[in-house]
Amino acid sequence: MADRKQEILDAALAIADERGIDAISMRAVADRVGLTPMALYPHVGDKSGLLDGLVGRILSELPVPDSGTDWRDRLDALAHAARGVAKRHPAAVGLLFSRPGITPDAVRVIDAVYQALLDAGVSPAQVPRLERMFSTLVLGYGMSEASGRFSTGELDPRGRRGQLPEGALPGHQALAEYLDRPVDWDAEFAADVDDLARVIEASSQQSGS
Amino acid sequence: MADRKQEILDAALAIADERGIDAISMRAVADRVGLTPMALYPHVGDKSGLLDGLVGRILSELPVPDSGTDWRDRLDALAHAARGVAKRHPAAVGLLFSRPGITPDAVRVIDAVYQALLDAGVSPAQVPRLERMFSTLVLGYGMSEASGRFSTGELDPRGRRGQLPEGALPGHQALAEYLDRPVDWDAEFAADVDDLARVIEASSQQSGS
DNA sequence: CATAAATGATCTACGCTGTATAGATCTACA
DNA sequence: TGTAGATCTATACAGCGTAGATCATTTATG
Repeated sequence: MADRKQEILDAALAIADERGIDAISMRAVADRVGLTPMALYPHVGDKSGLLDGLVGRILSELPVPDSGTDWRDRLDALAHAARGVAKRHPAAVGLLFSRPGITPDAVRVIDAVYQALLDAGVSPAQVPRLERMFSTLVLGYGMSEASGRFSTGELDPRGRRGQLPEGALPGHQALAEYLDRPVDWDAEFAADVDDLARVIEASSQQSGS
Repeated sequence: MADRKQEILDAALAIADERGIDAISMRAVADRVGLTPMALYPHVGDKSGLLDGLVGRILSELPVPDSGTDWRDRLDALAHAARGVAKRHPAAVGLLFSRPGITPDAVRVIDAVYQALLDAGVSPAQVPRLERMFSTLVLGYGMSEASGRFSTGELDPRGRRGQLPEGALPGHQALAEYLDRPVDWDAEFAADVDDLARVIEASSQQSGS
């Protein structure tokens, strides 16, 4: 029973990786597992249940860092692992944003962040907010990168500027030289996590002993 | 022609607001406008084009702040306006994350953030990254709040903890008292924007004259 | 051991979906 | 009046999620 469910979720994830999230249909998943569509229902409930299960399946790829190491290293590891998951399953990360993190898998990850923040000396009252801020940014970055929000589509920066009348975009104009450069997304992500760590440190000094 | 397109996008947004994003079907939109489904195609291309148009329609609700005011006030205004849009159209914000911001409407908003960051004294090389960080967090927060990631579903914090064996969640256990409290989401959002502003200030001092 | 209950899988069918294709109906201008 | 272009309609098709009924096989119970 549980094996079958895992088999089904693996099939769904494989389909999403290969042909996008919209290619996940009960028929397609069933075909891949070698069953009829209706045979999936006892295992996953319905399609929504299948997608919920997929969220768990994805989150289970996140290694929970050893709580003996430095809090900063743990947050780094979590952040980069999350981004890795997003890169590995770009079509499926969107699900993480639309379904509440209440499955055991999600709670496990959240708890790891709680512990890291507590170990960093953040006041308990601030921990839940900073956890949400941290995971929102990390998840949002991974998703933006994976699902196209950061990409330019067909238009390069120059083309984008051309859509509007001359002088309508002073910001873009002033930054033209930098906007045309290719972006080092690894470095940008690391810098974001760095900034976030500084926010956490500031918050812990403020409330520190 | 352009009027019809606006009419179509308004209808689509109204349907999303009333019955969720999945209720946007070519037939439902056409019905609401008083046309047959196929009549939409010359105006929006196809369904994907309709959703792209919807992104523009949503972004156009964001007021671009007067560039004469303080940069901090401008970012605040943008952030809160974006969250307002997310609250007004909770079912539709998800689209903002999955489609690249290359429409004139999106570029206009991005430019406003660029200007605010430049006026804050951020070094031009850092402006694009901080814009992405800012909008990722603001958008991610609005979307998480609107689409249920921050909500607990049916399980209250106590119930969530119960899913795993005793002692498996030391973080949750240590924070129990705070996790049971209701959250003031307005205050949390303001605190996040505050932290972000501090990141920006730090970045501008570092590169300042 | 016999029987009942539960589980897993199947088949059929219904009302939905996006959209290709073809044809109808206007308006404007020569 | 004739024609070109824009706009909308009608029909049709393949694929979707899943309700409902049925059946086989395994598991639990008297």
